[in-house]
Amino acid sequence: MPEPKTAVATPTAHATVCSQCGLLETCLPVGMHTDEIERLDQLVGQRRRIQRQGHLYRAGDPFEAIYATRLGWFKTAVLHADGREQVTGFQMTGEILGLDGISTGTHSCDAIALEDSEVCVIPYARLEELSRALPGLQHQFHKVMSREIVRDHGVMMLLGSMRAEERLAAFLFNLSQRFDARGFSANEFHLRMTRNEIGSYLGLKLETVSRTLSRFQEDGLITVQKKHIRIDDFTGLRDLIG
Amino acid sequence: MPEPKTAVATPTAHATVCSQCGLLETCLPVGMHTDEIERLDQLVGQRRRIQRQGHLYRAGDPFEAIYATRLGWFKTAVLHADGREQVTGFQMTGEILGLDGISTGTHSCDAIALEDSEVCVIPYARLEELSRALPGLQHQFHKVMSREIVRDHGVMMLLGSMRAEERLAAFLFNLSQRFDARGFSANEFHLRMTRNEIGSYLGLKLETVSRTLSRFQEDGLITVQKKHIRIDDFTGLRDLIG
DNA sequence: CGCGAGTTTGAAATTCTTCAAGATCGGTGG
DNA sequence: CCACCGATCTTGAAGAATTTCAAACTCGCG
Repeated sequence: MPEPKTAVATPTAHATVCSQCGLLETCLPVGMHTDEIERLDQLVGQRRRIQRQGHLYRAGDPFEAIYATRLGWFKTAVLHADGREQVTGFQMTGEILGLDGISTGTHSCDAIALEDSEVCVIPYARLEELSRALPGLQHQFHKVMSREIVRDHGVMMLLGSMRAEERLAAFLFNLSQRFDARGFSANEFHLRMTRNEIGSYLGLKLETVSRTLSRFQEDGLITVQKKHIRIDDFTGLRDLIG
Repeated sequence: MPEPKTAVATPTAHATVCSQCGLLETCLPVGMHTDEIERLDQLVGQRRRIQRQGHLYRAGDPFEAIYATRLGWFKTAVLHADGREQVTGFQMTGEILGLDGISTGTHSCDAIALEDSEVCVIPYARLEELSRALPGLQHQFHKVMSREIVRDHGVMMLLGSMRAEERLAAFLFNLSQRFDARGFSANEFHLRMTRNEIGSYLGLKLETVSRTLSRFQEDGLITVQKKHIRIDDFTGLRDLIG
């Protein structure tokens, strides 16, 4: 192992800096200047690991930090008074969690790990402070929030105007693009979420998700084996979205 | 008229400053210190009037500013490739428009006035600059963006997990609260949007909106006269939401 | 080996949409 | 001033998409 084994006060300190991180192109620092990125190293407080099914935060928790997913998968979900759950997003490597908390100082949704995961903790007070000094960071952070708003509008389009087939095709397409952007296969991937979670996100029942995936397979668009998906006919899937 | 009639370079200049605005409690400056608010006066570039059915901006327009609704109503809508429209929000006095544009530098939705309206134009570059100097403004702006994200999650809950009745009850309830917060009647108000626009927002067809309103009326929950709504049984309506 | 969580599939039930026909309203031009 | 027009809204009946209920299957794990 070429890594230095020197014992340090914080065992993972050598990696809890943005300038050393492999996610520079995907995460918050996208597009910042190198000299700015070095100053970013003050930003990340620590890493935090969350086991599968563990909560990163819960609705009602005081808001103190946002989180950059370093590794793994999360879902965010809001809980209705009567117990109904609505999944509002699935977050993968390089994606930011916790922005909902800024509004009231209290988180308004749950963030739950879909598999063993790790996040960088970005204390919010420090982010505000540092982004007053680093215009590049300030702008990048605003872009991240705005992108979340635009994404949410896309989900509204899905939920409000599209049929089950279209929703699921768009969902698979979106996953494919996000894997692709991270250098993973765009054609073949593993779903980290259950049919029920997909259904909640897409406003469908799990049976409808299952049936629709089966239909896609019959039509030769994809191959499904439980959670393993292979996209066989990209344009066919694309055409479904309209 | 007690207003000074002195001709000035910018005719409305005396009013295009936040410190003189009646919306201090509702708009971007909420909660800021008075000394900060005075410095805010540099922020608002100008006012802009938009006629009913006019566009404040369109998807594809370059992003230069965000807008604070001073007066009137807007809808924002995303357009799908095949022409389907999804209304993503209705904005009233004191609410901010245009945040979608920060993400890519290009607006991703249309903003259309539902009646003759007026906005304060807040050049985005100036906002970023000023919010580096004014932590209160910085934080307030972040809260506005975060609130939009939280609102969007609420809409996802509506669209993904609630039935037509629940969606419409929640919609009316939400309008009522927003009127109330601005000192208008919470029980009686005028809808600025058509049944079709309500339907698009709620993921329903206009006929379903119409039928559901009629049912509410039969059940004694509300009185409908075209676009005029009176809420007769607040708790009854509240109970529908669950 | 068997349990439980997750999934698939079928058939019936429900909700919402579609299609269709009038009704109503506000504004315009004669 | 009034008739008329287009846009919007209401209501009914039939149809379609999705959900609900039910049963059986698969797989990983203790």
